[in-house]
Amino acid sequence: MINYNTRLMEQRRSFIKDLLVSTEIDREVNAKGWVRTKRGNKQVAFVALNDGSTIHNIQLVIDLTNFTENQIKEITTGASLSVNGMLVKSMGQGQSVEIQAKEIQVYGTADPETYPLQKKGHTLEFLREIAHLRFRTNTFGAVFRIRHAMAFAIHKYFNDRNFYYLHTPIVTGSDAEGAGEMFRVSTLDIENPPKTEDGKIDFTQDFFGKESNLTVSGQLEAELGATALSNVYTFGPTFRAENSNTPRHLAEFWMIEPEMAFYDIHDNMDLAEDMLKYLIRYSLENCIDDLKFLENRLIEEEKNKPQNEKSEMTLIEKLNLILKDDFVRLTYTEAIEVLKNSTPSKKGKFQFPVEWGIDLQSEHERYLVEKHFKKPVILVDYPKDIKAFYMKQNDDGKTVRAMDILFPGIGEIIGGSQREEIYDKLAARISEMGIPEKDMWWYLETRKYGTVPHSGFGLGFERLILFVTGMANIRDVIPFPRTPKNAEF
RNA sequence: UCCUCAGUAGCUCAGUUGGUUAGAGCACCUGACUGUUAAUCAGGGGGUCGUAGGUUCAAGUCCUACCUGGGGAGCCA
Repeated sequence: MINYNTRLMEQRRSFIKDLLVSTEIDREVNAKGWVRTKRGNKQVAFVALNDGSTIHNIQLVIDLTNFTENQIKEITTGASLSVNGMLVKSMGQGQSVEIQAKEIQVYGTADPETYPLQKKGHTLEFLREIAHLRFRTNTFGAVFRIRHAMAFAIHKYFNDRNFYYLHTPIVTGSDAEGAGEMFRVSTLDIENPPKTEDGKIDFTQDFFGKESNLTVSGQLEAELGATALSNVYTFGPTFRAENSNTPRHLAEFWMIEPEMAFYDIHDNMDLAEDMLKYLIRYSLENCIDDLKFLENRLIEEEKNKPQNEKSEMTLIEKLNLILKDDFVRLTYTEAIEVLKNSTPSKKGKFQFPVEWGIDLQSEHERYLVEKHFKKPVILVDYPKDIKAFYMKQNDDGKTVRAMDILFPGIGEIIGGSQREEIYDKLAARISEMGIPEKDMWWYLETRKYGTVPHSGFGLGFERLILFVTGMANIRDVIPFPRTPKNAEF
């Protein structure tokens, strides 16, 4: 039973973030958190305590004469505790304030023989195998605080601009999104599924009465919302059953998909560029301690690399550069010309030759962004044959109003388009591409009744976090990555 | 899915042309030290060499398959 009187008497818990910048010193405080390190001698012990509120630790100074040997023994790396003590100006170097401990309650010990986190650095690959504990490291603390800040900033950005957050379904009965392989959702007995007369699986007996899958995109449903609410956005999990094994792909990832009525492709690009800059500026203004930590981490990591593999800029310089200039905007056709006239193309250095009509390979995108323009690039007006059915057809009959935003080191961070709003053109494209019209009747009806020009795009949330944090592998910017052959935790 | 590299102590790695009892640093434990900053110093414990086969008098080392991880490619956000 909880003793409420005692609880009221307790010193109120302060977050370490606030204690470290507190100007009110020489007062009793309480802090709770997890021990990062302990050091010291027979007389005094120093404990670095972290509670996740900041990358920084607060130092507890423990006069050993005031505590029993057993109490001190329990305080090891990883242990959780509550401390009451005086917040004082630090006598040592390296921190301005510290807590002179009076009372310590250890909530949970962490056996040093088996606790996997050490004081010294671990590889990211190792930490991925202990994803349940990696939050307790400086790096992942920083990454997930930034991830939160970016999610919050996205909602703020849209809310401040008259966008409505629309919850599009996670289970979909439509197979027409065409954005990749899907995960089936079913309650049928997989050992012994019901069959139709011609021997196929009888999905009419399944939970939803039809084949259903996890969503690969909320876009089509977002378009329905935009044709009444004007501006909407989705922000939710997205699932692709592709066998992709790269540092840039996940089977379960988060995507932001704004959809805007009365926006043409240029309005769309303006919004996308403004939003990316807003988010990066937000991170610089709100997460600078974490960014500085990650920046130093990268500098340390690169010390062992040969000169030609070192980055020209630090993380924060890289983020500031994005804010400085307009993104380069050029058409696919112009990009093909740039690539054809490039040195690697003339010397036959590209593995895939450049020709109008090809889908740009990552070597081409990297050349444009990292070598030629050295800043983010927005490509527009792609050949219609390499893009999705719903994209607005240009008058030339060859291209569609698609746009991709390419970022240095990341590749495609945003893909979007103006949508085809003319019923006949859209219907023609649907049948040309062999998409069953019976699945698309609801989508087509928005073009039948009160159709409007509209646009939207998809922003890969984890790719944004990769860029902002400077992390190299997408599995390190989502708490529990879902990838082929891995659904641990 | 394809190409490529790797898997040896809790972690990061070394281990020679196949050859005696498989090493180091860090971590951990014990001890020393009156304010440390990834504290320092001395000592100690700790191994199914990814798994399964094979070659050989002898395999951490060579061969085959598989598993796991990294990098690159494709698919895309």
